[in-house]
Amino acid sequence: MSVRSISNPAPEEALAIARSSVRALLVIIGSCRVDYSGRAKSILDYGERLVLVKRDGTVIVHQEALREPVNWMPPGTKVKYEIEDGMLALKASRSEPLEHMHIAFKEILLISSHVLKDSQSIKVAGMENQLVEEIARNPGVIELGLRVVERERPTISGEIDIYGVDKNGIPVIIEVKRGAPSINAVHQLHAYILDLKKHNKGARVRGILVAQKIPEMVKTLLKEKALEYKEIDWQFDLHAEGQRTLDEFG
Amino acid sequence: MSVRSISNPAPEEALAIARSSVRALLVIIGSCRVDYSGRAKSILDYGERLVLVKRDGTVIVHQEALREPVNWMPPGTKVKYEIEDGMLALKASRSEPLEHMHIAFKEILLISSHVLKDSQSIKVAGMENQLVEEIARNPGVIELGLRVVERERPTISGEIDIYGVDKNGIPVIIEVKRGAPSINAVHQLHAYILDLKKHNKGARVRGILVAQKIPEMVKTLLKEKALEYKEIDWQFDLHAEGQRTLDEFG
DNA sequence: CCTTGAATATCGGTG
DNA sequence: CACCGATGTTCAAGG
Repeated sequence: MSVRSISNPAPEEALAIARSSVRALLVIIGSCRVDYSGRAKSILDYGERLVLVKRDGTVIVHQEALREPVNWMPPGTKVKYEIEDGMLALKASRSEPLEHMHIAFKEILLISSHVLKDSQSIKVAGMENQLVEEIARNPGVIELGLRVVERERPTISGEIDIYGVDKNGIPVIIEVKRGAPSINAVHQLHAYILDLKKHNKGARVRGILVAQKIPEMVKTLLKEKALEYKEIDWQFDLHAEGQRTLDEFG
Repeated sequence: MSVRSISNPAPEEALAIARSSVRALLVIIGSCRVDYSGRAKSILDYGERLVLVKRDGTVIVHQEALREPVNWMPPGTKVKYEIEDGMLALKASRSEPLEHMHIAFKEILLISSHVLKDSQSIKVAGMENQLVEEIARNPGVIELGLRVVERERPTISGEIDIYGVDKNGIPVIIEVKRGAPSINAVHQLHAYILDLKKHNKGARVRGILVAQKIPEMVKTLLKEKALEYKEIDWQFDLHAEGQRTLDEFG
């Protein structure tokens, strides 16, 4: 049976549905206690929550607020169901790393199993990678005469988003951040510069931090390290260029 | 009414339940299309998914696999329901940043609303903060003769996990990472060192990166920057010390 | 309000 | 499999 829902089931009824929920999405709403042990260790005493078990073994426990689950097990987890002390118990475990989760349901308000028919995958526009591509296609948005030489150029200190040459032939390293960069982004950029300078025996190398909006503190640190920045409003790219990209998906 | 579930409801029935689901958890399973626009832009064409609306305005859309929702709106979102083209439509919006989500339900398999009674909050042990405390209690796990002077010491570049002095009186900065640190952690540690050196007029300062396992590339960069590292297996602390911590919660 | 950094982060891409 | 970096990261803590 591909769909089955029961309100206020007896533990044995719930067990039957849970065990027959293969390659399906199982939803249980009820009062439960959750114990987790593995990368960390946690205890969540009895209270009413929503528990999801996905067909890939993912287990997710949600409380009544926040986007993040209060407890979970990642994809690839093995899930079993049993009756313990007259209660439905969910036992989830996984190796590498070794971790276990145990959920005991004191009361079940709803249990429901569904085989989901879904062949679609999401299409997203406006992520950093696309912004880097946009700059590579049109370096003029950063600076007149800029030529992009390489993307994701590896160095000992990490990958350089964009490596290019300005109109005077001076190397330019560009670090792109989608949102508001923190001081760390400056350290990152600075490390790239130092690497390249060491490699090029101290030749001049420019560094530009590109982001939508750069906090004042970050600008100060950039100036201190003789680095540059360029604020770009991606709004246009998201709605115009990004729009076109989304249309292409369709 | 605090609990209400209907399988295969008509759009108007679903609308009634959705609109009356105040300060409750609303669960909708069905074929839907999701459009998002805000920090990025996304399209997810029709397919069967689970949609959660929490009492704090959080909206979560789950497909049949993975721990992460395919689409979502954060806490504080305003959610409205309407009938559009004979379909139930969920409209979610939020300002700062401005973003919108639109979900159209072509078919609804299950709709269910629950007011969750949950007064418990989770207790977790084994996180970085506790690892730092463990080192502070027992600095010998890092190095013989090490004395911990300060924790979470602020600098212009951020907070130092542990500031101490070694057996020769030389200042030691310790950066603790729970898992496998990336090159970024080295940049962070290096920045702290530079700050302290500038403050102390170039006096010698040691930097130690402490983690469970340090990747080879990270070790290379550490060596290049004349920084040190110490690998520690937390397993013991997690299962013995962490156990005690959890018992204290109870 | 902003900034900072952890997270049981998760996840995809690359070598 | 290890490693790296983005995420519409989310979230809590501190100034």
